[in-house]
Amino acid sequence: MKTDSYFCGKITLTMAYKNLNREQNKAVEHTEGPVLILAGAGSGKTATMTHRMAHLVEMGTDPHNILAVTFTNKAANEMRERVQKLVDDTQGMWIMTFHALCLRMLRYSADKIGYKSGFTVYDETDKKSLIKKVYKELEVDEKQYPVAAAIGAISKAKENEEGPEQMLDIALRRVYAKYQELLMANNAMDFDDLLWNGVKLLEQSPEALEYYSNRFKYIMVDEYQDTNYLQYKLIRMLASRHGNLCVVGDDDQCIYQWRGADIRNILDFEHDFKNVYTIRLEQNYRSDANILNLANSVIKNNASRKEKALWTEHPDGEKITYKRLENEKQEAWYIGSEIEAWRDKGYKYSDMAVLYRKNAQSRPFEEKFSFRGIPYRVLAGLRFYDRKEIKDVMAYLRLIENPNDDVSMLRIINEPKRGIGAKTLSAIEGYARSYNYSLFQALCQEELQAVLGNKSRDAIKQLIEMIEDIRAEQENLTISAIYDNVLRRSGYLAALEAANTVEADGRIENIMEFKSVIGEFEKGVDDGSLEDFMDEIREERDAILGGSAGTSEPTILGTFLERITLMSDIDNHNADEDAVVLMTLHSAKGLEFPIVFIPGMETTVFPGAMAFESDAKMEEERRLCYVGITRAMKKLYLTGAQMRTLYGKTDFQNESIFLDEMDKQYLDGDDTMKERKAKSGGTFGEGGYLGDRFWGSGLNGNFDGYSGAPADKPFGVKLTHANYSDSLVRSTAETKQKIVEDFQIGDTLRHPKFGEGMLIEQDAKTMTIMFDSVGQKKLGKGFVKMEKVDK
DNA sequence: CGTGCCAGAGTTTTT
DNA sequence: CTCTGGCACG
Repeated sequence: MKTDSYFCGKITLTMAYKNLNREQNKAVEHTEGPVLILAGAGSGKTATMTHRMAHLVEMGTDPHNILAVTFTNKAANEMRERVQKLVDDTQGMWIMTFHALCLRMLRYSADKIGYKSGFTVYDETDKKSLIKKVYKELEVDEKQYPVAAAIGAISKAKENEEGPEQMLDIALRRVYAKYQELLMANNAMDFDDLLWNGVKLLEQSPEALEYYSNRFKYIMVDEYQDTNYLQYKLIRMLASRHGNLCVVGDDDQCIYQWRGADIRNILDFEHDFKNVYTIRLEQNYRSDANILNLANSVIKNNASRKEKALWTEHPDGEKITYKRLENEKQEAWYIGSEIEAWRDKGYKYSDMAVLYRKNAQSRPFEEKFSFRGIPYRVLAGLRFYDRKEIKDVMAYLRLIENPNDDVSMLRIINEPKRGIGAKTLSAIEGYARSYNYSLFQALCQEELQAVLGNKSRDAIKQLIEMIEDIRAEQENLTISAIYDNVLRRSGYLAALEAANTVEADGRIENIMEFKSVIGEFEKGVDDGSLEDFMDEIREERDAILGGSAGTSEPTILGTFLERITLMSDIDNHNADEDAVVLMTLHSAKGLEFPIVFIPGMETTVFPGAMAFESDAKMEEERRLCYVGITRAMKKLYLTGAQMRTLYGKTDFQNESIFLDEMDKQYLDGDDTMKERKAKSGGTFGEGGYLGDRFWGSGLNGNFDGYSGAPADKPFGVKLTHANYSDSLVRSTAETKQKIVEDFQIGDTLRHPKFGEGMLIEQDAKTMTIMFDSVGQKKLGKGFVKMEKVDK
């Protein structure tokens, strides 16, 4: 048995039950009261949850009374799809993320907590620009108080329901207060506000609490180990009426403590709720035994965890391959060749994934994969929606929905160029501030327009006219029509076309792609599902607000923006596309792949340097390692680089301490440092000559020929010998040059354009190559990147 | 007012 | 290395 991905179409539940094991069945059938499902990695968690939801419906529960909460849109989408395969009627069932849940609850009840409906949600970029604005207004020095630190502190405060007045640092208190003031003035919320305001709504509006707690007879929470205080509180309140709360999680997979996740929520669940029914799912259906055992050997190094024993009936399978390559480029090249080898054996590209610690690691893979013609897809947090041009056109759409959104106005007021520079802008802002107007309101005033120059006045009149016109016509326009209007009347598209650069062309392409996103959304308008959805929203709104004055109609544009704001690239991951997936270990949670590569197995990369700050951080990092390993079904690769160039600096890398912790009987490939040390009987982990200098890395850090490893330095501390960095820079420079020039007659080389060819002649400056595709060519050295093809 | 150049800083992970 | 901010010039 496995997950229900084996099922084709809808089948009867009795049949489906046969595919669940005893424990899973218990979880499905125990529907009343609080239930805790401790589900190990690959234990069929989603199958259990979806069957449970289907079971509820089969037993006569109205789908309308079921709520399932996840952390990512991706998880929500998958869950929805799988439930729909099991039961016909899912209409009205809420399957969404915490943030989407709050957004939905607040959409038309925001005035209960002091907001206006039709508020805007600010993402991280908007947040940053607003904080920068605050800094300017309050004349706070960015160097003294880094913006990132302020953002982090405010976020942390909000997660704990702390307002500005509770901040100890005075500067921070002022920044936070002003930031919040501006958010309110812009009628905007950030991601943290979304959760906090969701909780506030339930606390401050008896009608809302009544409606939702009554409505949701059955609540399920996925990845419960990653809930933070606010999320916990929210769920508690929603479940307060019926008490049928089923949470699913695994303390070993808690990887979001840095974001406020409180592992105690799952560890203390049995104390928080009365008469909890606990089920443990410990049979792993995903990985072959070697992989699972390796994972267990790592995670057992964590002191604070619930003891558990995951087991599998799968065979041992392939051993895990460990490879230590010279640098990150070779690492990417090596993984590329392994990918091709597996592909030759009949695996699809989409069966394979490269999971790294941080997004910055993706570069070399992108380069080498495209060079080799390996189709790949990078799934970074927000890529498409983070692009400048997409944010720009979104800002226009947001302004149409909410003209008082100053952040959006600032974004596009001079985009395309309207001749509104710093001076004009500060005049406008000053005017707006003195009358307490939003920028849009200010711009509409003739008094202000009168003092502006002719050119900027005309431009501004055109801009506000456009916004007002479209707003007035909004009811009769589709989003596509609004979008076309904006692109044309704003001059945005024309400006890009006029630029006529490669970059501008790329932007135009993205703008067109965004149009297809709109088109996709509008399919829901055509088939009526969107109208059903809007009816639901109205019903909800009326139940809470009782049709009171000031209620506004949901708009299609608002609904579209709402959906887009919380969506990221990862959610668009199309499993049908045959491409290798590249993403962070964090994003990979909940996914599985037959073949997994985890590069960067180096201390300071994975675990990252900051993991050494505390045991708690190191344990979280170790859980992340556990999550990564357990993504693999058939084959796992762990790779690392001896030298890594990051942000323009090349450094020697120590092997990941996690490799030390792994049980070597499951590993194959290169020896780990510990093994090498044992074999040599010496104290050097590894070492060698690079240029004219000896270097090495031992258990206590890096050293070169002039100094031994300092015994007092802990892991992760780079040795700073006076000569060390010099020798390093010089040596790597020499190595690089060698790579460019050190081709031999007879070598097969690959040219990015001409493909493969054999080097038949060379002198100091040129190479003559016989290409398979274009025949003989004489090329200057150092102009085009050539790579040697290993035969 | 817009552009282009230079110096300096920053990098974990996500909704 | 790549993005940002500040500054000088056209």
